[in-house]
Amino acid sequence: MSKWYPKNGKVIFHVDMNSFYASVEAAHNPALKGKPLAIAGNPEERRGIVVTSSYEARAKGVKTTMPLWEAKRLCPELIVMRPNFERYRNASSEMFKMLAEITPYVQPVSIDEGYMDISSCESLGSPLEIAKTIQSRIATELGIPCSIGIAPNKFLAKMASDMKKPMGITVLRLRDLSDKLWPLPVEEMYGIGSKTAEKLYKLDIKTIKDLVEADVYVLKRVLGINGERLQNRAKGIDPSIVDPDAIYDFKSIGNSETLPEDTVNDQEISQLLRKLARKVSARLKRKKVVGQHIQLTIRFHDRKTITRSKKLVELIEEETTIFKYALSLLDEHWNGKPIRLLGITVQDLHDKQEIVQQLDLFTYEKEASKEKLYQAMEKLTEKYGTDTFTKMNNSEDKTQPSTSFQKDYLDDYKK
DNA sequence: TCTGGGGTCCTAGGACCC
DNA sequence: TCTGGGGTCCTAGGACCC
Repeated sequence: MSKWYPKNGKVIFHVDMNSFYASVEAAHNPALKGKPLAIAGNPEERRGIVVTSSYEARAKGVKTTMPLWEAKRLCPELIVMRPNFERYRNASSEMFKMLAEITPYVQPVSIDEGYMDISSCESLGSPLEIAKTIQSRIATELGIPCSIGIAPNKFLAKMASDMKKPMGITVLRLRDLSDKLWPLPVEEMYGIGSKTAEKLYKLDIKTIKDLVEADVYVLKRVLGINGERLQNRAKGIDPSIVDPDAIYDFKSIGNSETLPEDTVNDQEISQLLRKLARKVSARLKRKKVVGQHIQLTIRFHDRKTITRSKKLVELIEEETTIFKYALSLLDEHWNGKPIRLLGITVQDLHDKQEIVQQLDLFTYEKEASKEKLYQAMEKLTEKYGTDTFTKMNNSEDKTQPSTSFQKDYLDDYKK
């Protein structure tokens, strides 16, 4: 038993790629190395904001979400590139492959960061040795710097990886908290954004230490259940586990886009809506899921954003269906003011495979209800026209689907 | 004459049911 | 001629993260 691994407790890594998009570009084109580089949206349009920038650019004050014109003002020699997501996805999957060689307990959280539970990796060496190996492999084989946090849980590992960048390795043990974590201002804590920080400051809670010492009832009153959780994390308590399957049960799929200019033009609006419906539909199909809830997002001229959603009686995946529902939400709720952005999100996702199983003939027959029948009728009517509907209405027992009806319905899902 | 696009989780009120 | 309390579902909005 190595002295590096606790008998009770875990060893968790948080691996965080530094300045990821910019690093990938520099690895791909070495001429960019050491230069101030920003990855940004289309500079011709207002989407021109900085997505990521190299450390050289950051040194000049360039920050993420900064409009491009401002970044250029701060750093005139800034090199600007459009994002190349395919390149980033490839680099990301290479990186996660390396992590998976160490342990199957890897949880990707985003394209450029993930957690690992290396509690049972004693045979591979000390945590520090493993971290160094990972870091140098990613640096030499992919040309990308990363920072690694080592701690007894996910929250502390996340905080640790942030403490030394780029190419840092930070160990954060419970006994280190008073020196390394608690002196930090609360707004640097993962999970505390500007709104929460503001509320905490009003309570005179300015550092993480203040948060640890605060009255939990006061925190709960001001922040709800989150108040207690934040305090626990500040104390070094985080029961969440490294879950390699977490990425597979996504809960929504959506696309949104800012228009080139604010508009009230029906043509442009419906064109964008169709484009979004097409994208969402393609992604649903690629992931082999169907959804039962649709949400429309409208951002207005003043950036005020509303969402309007509807739970549906049918499962959706087709572009035309998604478009239809999105358009009806728009018709119902748009006040006619100039629109800046539109978004369509499909929620309440179900695995298509499981739906097919649920619709297994036997189950279907046993559970057939009028409501289900009507849903199915609607679906068929939409697909094949009113003929089907008539056929149904003429059937003897309206609560029981005819055999041919069942077959049509199931075929529809099985294809 | 600023602020993209992809998500997750939580809260809160009203409807509805028992 | 009065009206509790718990639970779930639906919808809208907000906070936060990368």
